Amino acid sequence: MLRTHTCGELKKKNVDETVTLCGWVHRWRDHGGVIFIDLRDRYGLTQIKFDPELNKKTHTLAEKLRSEWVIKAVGKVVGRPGDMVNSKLRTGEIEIQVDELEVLNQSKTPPFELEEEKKIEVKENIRLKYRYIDLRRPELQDLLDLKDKFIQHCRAYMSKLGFVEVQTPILASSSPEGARDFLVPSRLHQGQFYALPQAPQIFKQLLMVGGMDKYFQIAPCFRDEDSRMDRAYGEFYQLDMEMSFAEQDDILLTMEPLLKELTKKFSDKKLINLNKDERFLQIPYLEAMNKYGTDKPDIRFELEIQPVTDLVKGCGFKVFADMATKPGYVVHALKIKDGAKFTRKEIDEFTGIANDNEAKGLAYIVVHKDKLQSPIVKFLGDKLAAKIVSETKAKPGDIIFFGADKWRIVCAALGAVRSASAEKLGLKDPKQAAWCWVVDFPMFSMSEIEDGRIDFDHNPFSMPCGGLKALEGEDPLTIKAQQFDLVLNGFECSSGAIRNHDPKVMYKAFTIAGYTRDEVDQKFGALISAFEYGAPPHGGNALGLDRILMTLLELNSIRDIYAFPKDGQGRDLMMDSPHSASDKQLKEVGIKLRKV
RNA sequence: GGAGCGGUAGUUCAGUUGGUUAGAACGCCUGCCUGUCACGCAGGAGGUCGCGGGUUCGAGUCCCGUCCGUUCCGCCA
Repeated sequence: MLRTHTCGELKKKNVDETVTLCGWVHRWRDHGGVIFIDLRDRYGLTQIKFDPELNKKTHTLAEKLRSEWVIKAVGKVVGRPGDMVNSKLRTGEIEIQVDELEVLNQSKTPPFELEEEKKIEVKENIRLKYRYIDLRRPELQDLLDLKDKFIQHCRAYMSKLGFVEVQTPILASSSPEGARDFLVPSRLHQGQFYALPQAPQIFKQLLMVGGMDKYFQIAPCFRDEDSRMDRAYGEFYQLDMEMSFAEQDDILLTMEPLLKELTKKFSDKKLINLNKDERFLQIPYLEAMNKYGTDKPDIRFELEIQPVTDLVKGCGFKVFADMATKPGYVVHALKIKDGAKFTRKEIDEFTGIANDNEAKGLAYIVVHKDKLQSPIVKFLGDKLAAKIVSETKAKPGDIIFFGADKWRIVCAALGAVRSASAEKLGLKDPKQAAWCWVVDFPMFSMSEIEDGRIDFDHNPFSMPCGGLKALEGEDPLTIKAQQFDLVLNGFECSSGAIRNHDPKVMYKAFTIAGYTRDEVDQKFGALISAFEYGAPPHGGNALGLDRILMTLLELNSIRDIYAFPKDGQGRDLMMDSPHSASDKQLKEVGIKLRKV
């Protein structure tokens, strides 16, 4: 090694040792005589000193040093006099009296400064273009280090439980996740394409058929969908797992201890809302929708929604009365504790949020000590208004919001208002981690696009509760799937299921969703024919590792935990990808570009 | 594909009602300075105000178009 120590480790006890440090010039302070340089590497900063009286030649060379030059310095560790100790630096007790200096490499002036003290937030696309410089920032280095430990923890945990990590193909065929595929043209079979896997779903189920009863993988997943703040473009990683002969609770029981460990080890959040037996809460889908207005509820705070449909039947407020009697329509109330302090402007904002979710309005009652303030009380009548206040257990100082529309719209609108209110009231405590499972998803739902058509609600590969009997006998819309989502503070972190491993049940389920046998064979043939050769019952789930880490660390961009993320438009300006292909490359894969 | 916000020095930003030579901070360059640690002091360089068109005596500023970035919706577990 060119160095004997790193820039983060030297202390008083090292005084008088001769050491060699390597690193980047972080800052330099030239006093005409003595020159101080903060030398930086991944481990910290160490002040090195050039004294013209002690070594003229080295001092002269040091005068030329500039930001981000890479140097090697040999010298003696000297203690700093008492008032010169820098308590902000881990190595602040000492400095290096440099005797030999070697410039290992020069640097152009960097396009942006690396000093976080200056609080200049450089635009992300500029940072991404020069990611190799950006990565020199301690925050990013620490995040990469942390992510490594996070993944190691997951691996060790799964491995200890007897799960085997198996790499599934990257060059695969289209899988049924429902996102847009990345296609890779085949050279040997021109006109045909591989698809990058959106998830190893099919392969892991085939591993179960193959008898590998406990599988996991830190699996790359590829989806060609637009990015979001919590969704990187193109690729992301899951802790994917699947096990045979397992029931739903076996999977939950496998994951929960890991999630608790990850929370404790990688965040400063306190686990809340655990059951008495330390298990995560399991919230049925319908309850989640009705109480929290979403299938990914943030249960760090109460603010529960409740139905008032029956209460307002035949009432004087026409909108409520109409909605309360139409089938499929409901009236729900959301009581916000201490919500009376919302200003008119804030209430208008909430109305806007409700409108964004297709609600036509957002009625409200503000509960004061001696009166109710509301644009609708005059229609409801004092008696009914008082009844609603008592039913919702609203106290003076609270506000009650109402949603009246189709069930799905009311849930979404009030759910969004609930979340925004919690934000305003400061109820989203960053020091809390509220994990929960959402269970009992419906197997089918009415298609939104085509009235009367029945569609899979979530994932066609889940085992319906009740199996073939249920599919043959019950109203499809009431059949539940053995499917579960994992939610942390309102972020969906995983989804899993007990899979449908029975070809007969599979064909029947697809028939209900309007697929012909041929269509099923064509799309999912490999899986179904495998199931015909003794598929064991199995199930599993996949954790979105990046999103969990982002939520645990309260990061505001998921891109910070990738070394080389794409920008918002799916580009890599540093590597200049995507990029056009040469004529030769295109010819080899048999692709002719149309001239635009 | 749609909506909001934005694009001015290397970086982060300011720029009034349209009005002289477009500013600040940091960075960069030169000189001075022997104890600083976000060193200090003096001086300097650095701009196609995203691009194109229009209105005007005059446009960073107003209008139209266009490109790019970003957040959200659509999309995506």
